[in-house]
Amino acid sequence: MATPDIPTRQRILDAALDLFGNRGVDAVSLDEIARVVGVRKQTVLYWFASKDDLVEAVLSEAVAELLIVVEAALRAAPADPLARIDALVTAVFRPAVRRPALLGLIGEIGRLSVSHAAHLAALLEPSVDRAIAALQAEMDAGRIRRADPALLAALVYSTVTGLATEARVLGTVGWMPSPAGLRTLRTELRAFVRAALTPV
Amino acid sequence: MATPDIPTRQRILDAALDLFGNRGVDAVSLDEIARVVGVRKQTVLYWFASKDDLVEAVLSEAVAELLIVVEAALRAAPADPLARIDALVTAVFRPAVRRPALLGLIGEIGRLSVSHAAHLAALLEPSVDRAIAALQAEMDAGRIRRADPALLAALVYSTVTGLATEARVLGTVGWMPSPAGLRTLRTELRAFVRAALTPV
DNA sequence: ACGCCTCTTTACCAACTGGTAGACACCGAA
DNA sequence: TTCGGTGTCTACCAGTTGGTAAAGAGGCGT
Repeated sequence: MATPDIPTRQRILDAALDLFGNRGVDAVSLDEIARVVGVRKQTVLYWFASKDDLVEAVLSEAVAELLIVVEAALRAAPADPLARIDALVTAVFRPAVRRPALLGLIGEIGRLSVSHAAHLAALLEPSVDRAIAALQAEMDAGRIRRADPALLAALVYSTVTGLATEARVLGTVGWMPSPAGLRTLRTELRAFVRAALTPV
Repeated sequence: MATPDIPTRQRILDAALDLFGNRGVDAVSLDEIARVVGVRKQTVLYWFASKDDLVEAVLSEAVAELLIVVEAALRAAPADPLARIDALVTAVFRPAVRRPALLGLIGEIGRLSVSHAAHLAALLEPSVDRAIAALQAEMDAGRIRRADPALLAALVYSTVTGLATEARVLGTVGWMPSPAGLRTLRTELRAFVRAALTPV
C-alpha cells in the first residue's frame, strides 16, 4: 500500500530510524512503528526478533548512511586540513537538516543500553581513529592548532552534533528554519570550528 | 531511613533529577523513583500531583542550581571577555562532572513535551538574552570575533554541554575519568572555546 | 493435487505504566 | 478525649508494553 515496492523490512527500518531519532528509543513502541509502516506489530517482530534487535539494526544503518556521506565528502575535498574540516562540517550539516533523526539517534548514545552503546561505539571507532590520526599529522605539520588530538576530535564532533540537536530544539520551540537561516547557521558553524582549529 | 532529616519532597526531587538526567524522563517510572527514595509510588504522587508536575519541578530546580553556579562565577570573573568565557566554562564544567545528570537533563529538552520544553526555555531565556547582549557588546568593542551573537552563544553552549554528554558516554563505554584526565579535558575545552572566539 | 516456504495475521499474556480511592497511623490543638 | 490535618500506606484500575503461539494466505515446484 504505502510506499510500494520497498520491502517491508526496509520500510520498518526507515520508520524506526525516524521515530527513534526524533523521540528517543524508549518513547517509541513497536505498535507505533507498525502503525506508521502500515502493518501489525507482529510483522515487525517477524523481521526483528526483539526491539533490541531492531534498535541495533537501526543504529547500524544510521551509522553506515552517515559514514558514506562523510567519507565521500572527504575524498572529494582538497588537502588543506582546514578546508577538509569545512567539507566535513558541510557534509554532516546536510543530513542533519534533511533528516535530523540521523544525528539525533547517534546523539542518543548516552541513553542507550550499555550493549547498544558499545555496538555504536564499535561502529564509529575506525573512522574516529582515522580522524584522530589525521589531526595528529596535521598538528605535527603545524597546520592546525596543537592540542590533544582525541579531545579535539571529540570537541569538533560535539560542537557539530550538539548544534544539530540544538537546531531541532529550536524547531520544536517554534523557530522556523528558513533556507537563509540555515545557510547562515552553517556558515557560522564552519567559521566557529575553523577558528577553533587555526594554529596560533 | 536513608538520608535522614532531609524532607521527603526534596529527596524525591534529588532522585528524580539524577534518574531523569541520566536515563531520560520517559525511561524512568514513578515506581523506580519511589524505590530509590525508599517510599511507595503513591507518596511520590502525594507530593507531586502527576509525573508532569514532577518533571516541571525537577527542571526548575536543575536550572536554578546551574544558574546560581554560573552567575556566581561570572560575578567573580574579571572584565576581559575571553577570561569571562574561561570562567564560565570552568563553572559549568564542575557540575557537569560531579553531577552529570544536571546538564543531561537540560540537554534532554528536545525530547520533552512541548509544554515542558517551553517552560525550560522560559527559565533559561533571561540568562541567554544577557549572554547574547554581552557578546554583541564585546564584538562591537572588537574584543571577540565578529559573528551572529545568538548563533555564537548557541555554539558555545552546544560545545560545552555536548562535551559534557560525551564525557558521560565515554564513562559508560569504560573510559575512566581520572582527575588528571578531567583536568586536561577542561583545559582543552577552554582552549577550544577561546580559540573559537578570539578575534582575527 | 499436494506439501512447503515465506510472510502476515489474530488471539493472547504477564508485566508494567500513571493514576484514583480510601484506609491507617501519627501528632498537636481544643 | 476528640478532632482535623499531614503523610504514608494498601488495594485497585484501565491502558500499554514487549513478546509468544498458532493459524491462515499466497505462491512455487513437484
